[in-house]
Amino acid sequence: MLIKAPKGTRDILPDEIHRWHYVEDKFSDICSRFGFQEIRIPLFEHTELFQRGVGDTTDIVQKEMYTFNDKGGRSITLRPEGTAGVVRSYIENGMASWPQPVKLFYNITAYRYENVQKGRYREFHQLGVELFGSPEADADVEVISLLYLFLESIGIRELSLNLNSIGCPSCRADYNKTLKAFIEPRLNRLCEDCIDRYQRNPLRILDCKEQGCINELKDVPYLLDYICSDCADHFEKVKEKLYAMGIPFTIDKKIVRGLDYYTRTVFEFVSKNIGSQGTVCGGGRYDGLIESCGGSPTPGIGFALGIERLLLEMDSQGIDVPLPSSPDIFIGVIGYKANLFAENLALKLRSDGITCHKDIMGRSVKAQMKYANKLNARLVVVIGDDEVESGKAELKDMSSGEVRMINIDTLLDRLKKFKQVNS
RNA sequence: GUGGGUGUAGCUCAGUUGGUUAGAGCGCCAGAUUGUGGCUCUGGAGGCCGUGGGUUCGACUCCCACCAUUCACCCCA
Repeated sequence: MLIKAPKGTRDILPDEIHRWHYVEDKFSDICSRFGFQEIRIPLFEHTELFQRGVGDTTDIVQKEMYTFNDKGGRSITLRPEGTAGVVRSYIENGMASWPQPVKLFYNITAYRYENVQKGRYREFHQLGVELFGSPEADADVEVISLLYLFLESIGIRELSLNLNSIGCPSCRADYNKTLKAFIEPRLNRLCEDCIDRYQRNPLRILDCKEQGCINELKDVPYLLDYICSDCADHFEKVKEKLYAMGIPFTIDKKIVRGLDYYTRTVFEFVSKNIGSQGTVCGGGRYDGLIESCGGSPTPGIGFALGIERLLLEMDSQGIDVPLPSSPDIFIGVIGYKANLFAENLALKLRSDGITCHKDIMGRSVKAQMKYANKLNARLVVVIGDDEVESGKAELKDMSSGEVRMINIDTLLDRLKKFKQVNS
């Protein structure tokens, strides 16, 4: 085989697709219960959207985007995340004049040019929600509780919700000064990356993993301790409400999030079991984003959840997903005339909602039975000339091996009853 | 972009100090008296031993490069 799937992409094969459907269906179901509606957005957008939306200083924009010029000379980029596209759609479709708040969810692929490792691919899948129009802590709580209920409903345990507030632009500007003043005397002892961050985005120095930097920053002032009273109030409310709802969380003052658009509440669901890429879900408030993308000032909050990572976590917790149901019946065939008859019969059954397989390989009866067994068919009927002639056939229950003679006319009714009893 | 591990059948892996037609299990296909599965047995298909170069009389085996894959750094879902 010469052509393989590109690095960082992979096929989701039939034997695991039910796990994906399970997660996606649950998510869509929970979102609907919260009054969120699905939106589908383009796979690619104008590059500028992500530059402005995600932020010029982020790694995503600086080195991870799949960007190309189309034949009309436009710079196009494969979406590296979902929020920017949804925000663009919000503005472009005038959702500001819809009944507020606007609550959307999505199920998308996203693309980032990074080196692959466990839980990280170049094409990956995200489930996410965005809630526009409400600056209230209630909105934060609604989004977080949606996430919580979703994870709970698929059986996730022991996943910790980490919470932080990174304030608004004004308190962040103040804090940046404090932070820089603290770091400046230690700057030459920090790693190269941090020295670079010091200029571009000093906040990010906080989550540096270098042991040397961690030591130097032991007594660093945290943004959470410096946010303005409005932001602090807001955060207090969020915590209070989560507490009152019995949703467990821990405060992690180091969460800063790698995307520029976040303000105030930021949160992550992190796992220790799935390798070093443990962030299963990340999100937060982005009150300045719509405006910076050209809309009128509108608060927003959302999260994105990596499906691959969620599935890894489900594996590690031993959560099993219901298997897809087996075929109701396999129709075996002997001879040309019987085959025609069986094809008609199969079509009739299928049009009535029966899951039906029929031999299309021209195999021996024995081989057909083996195949029916591998398919895990629940019932088998074999049609030959005798059966066409008499209108009667043997119906075999594959789990018990029991056989009974039936009129073929009654097959549909029997199958319907059998399904009711056995489902 | 950087560092480590690994590349032999569809999958999981053996392969002796370099030596003739490269193996196993699972899976796939066919058969075990003529129209009935699971167990068992028999047979079959399927490998440029990741690619290219080098050392050697001789390379799956040793050396180099490249590619792929995987884990990790960075960053993120």
